[in-house]
Amino acid sequence: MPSEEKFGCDCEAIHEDAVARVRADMPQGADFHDLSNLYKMFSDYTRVQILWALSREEMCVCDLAVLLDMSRSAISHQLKSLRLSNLVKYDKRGKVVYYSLSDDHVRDIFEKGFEHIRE
Amino acid sequence: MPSEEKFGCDCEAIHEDAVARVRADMPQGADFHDLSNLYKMFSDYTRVQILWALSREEMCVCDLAVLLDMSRSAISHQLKSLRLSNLVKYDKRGKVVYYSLSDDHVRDIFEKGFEHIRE
DNA sequence: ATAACGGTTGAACAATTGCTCACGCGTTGG
DNA sequence: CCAACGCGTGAGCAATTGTTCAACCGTTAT
Repeated sequence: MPSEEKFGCDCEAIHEDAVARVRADMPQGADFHDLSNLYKMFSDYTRVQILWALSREEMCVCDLAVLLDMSRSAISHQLKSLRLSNLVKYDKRGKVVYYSLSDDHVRDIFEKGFEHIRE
Repeated sequence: MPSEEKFGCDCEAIHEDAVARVRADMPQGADFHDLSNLYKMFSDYTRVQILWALSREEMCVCDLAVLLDMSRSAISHQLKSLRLSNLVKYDKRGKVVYYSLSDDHVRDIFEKGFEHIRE
């Protein structure tokens, strides 16, 4: 049998040429994985507020908890995600841990996002 | 009773001034809601690939199913989300429904995202 | 030393998500 | 008319997510 491919899909392409062109320029799967993980950090109401706040001032967990009217634990859990995604960095000074953005890309991403939602 | 506030948080702000400054400039809650919903569309591996593909060529459900090696149903479900978020538009021609991006903001957002993941 | 405080952590739980499956709808071609 | 096809949809289900709760760890002050 010449062509025994396995199809996760349940049909054939209607425009093979278009599919071929797009596939040729398609980034690696790993890139899409990284990209979706990046935007996942912006996809939650709490996290996006944390990121925005940190784009204005460095803040500790308590400050963020008061600002967003949430528990320290909830904030801390979210900050851990943001830390693992390398979006925020922390600086422990005494008892207090100061969080801030780890680079300026976050501000750019906010800008594009706000541009879009106010058509 | 003069100050009877309800605290969802379980502590007091360590830097009241910083919290006050950030709160003063803070966008509406609805804006953060819209923003997180926008980025939620980019936060899934499948959807982000669909959006990228549509940023290159208009495509129908079958094309996307073949390109991403997924079922037509799965693609159709995700396209519905993207449609409800006004990120893609569709054009029915005969039996075939052609999907494309509804505006150019999506391309800008991709650009910023890729900038970030390749440090 | 001991207590208070800022912060982290893991388990548990409800809510949400993304897919499959089966079916139904509209259009087209025989 | 009727079968095939492209597509949409709802129910169901497993996996993931975001929060609470109850601990615990380090640092500081008494």
